[in-house]
Amino acid sequence: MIKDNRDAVFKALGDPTRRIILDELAERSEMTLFELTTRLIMKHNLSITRQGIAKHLAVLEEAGLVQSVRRGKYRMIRFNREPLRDLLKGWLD
Amino acid sequence: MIKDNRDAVFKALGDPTRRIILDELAERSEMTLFELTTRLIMKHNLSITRQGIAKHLAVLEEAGLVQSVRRGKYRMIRFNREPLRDLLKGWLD
DNA sequence: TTGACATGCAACTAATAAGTTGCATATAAT
DNA sequence: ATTATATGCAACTTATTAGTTGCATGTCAA
Repeated sequence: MIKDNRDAVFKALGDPTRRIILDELAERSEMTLFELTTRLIMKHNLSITRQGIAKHLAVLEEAGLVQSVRRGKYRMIRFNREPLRDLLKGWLD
Repeated sequence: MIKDNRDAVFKALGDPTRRIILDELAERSEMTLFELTTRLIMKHNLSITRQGIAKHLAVLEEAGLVQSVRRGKYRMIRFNREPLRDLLKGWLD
């Protein structure tokens, strides 16, 4: 059974940096924290540290929007769309 | 042409009190600020002042999620679902 | 026109959240 | 083993925002 924490999901989506992270994750199946960090800084011109991004990831993971596993030296991160499925139900349709 | 301020929309949805406001507005076609205030306080047990709610409404209106007109003594408020339509496009479907 | 009612505006406080710095730990490669 | 690489953790600072108080404005009814 899946915990429905709409609150955490909406909060997570409220930050623009986190939405860019999801945009990036939406493009490839999985990515390391390091890869993601360089992409955000280089491609999106964000001025943020790796630790800053790690905190955003913690928020996204808490909301269930991101899942991650440690693979050797790397932390592999992937987008979980499930919490988004019926998010706007009750207001739309 | 409609301005697409996803940023303001996501921010607006990030607060639980504002989501309750939308829930209430979703139930009837329009409501006065006064009506809304009493509903939030009585029905939802929120401890918040009228001014606090007015500020939330300003945020929602900025995001285009709410529209309001002054009718005589009252301010009539209604839910505008339009900004929600394709909000999750790019991530879902 | 006077009083009651509904709302608007602005300054302030308090809570939350974004982002940083500094250091520790774990794995890979040489 | 030792070094470089990738990440984890915690305390701190700063920015943002929720919420309040106090007063002003506008409208309706008597």
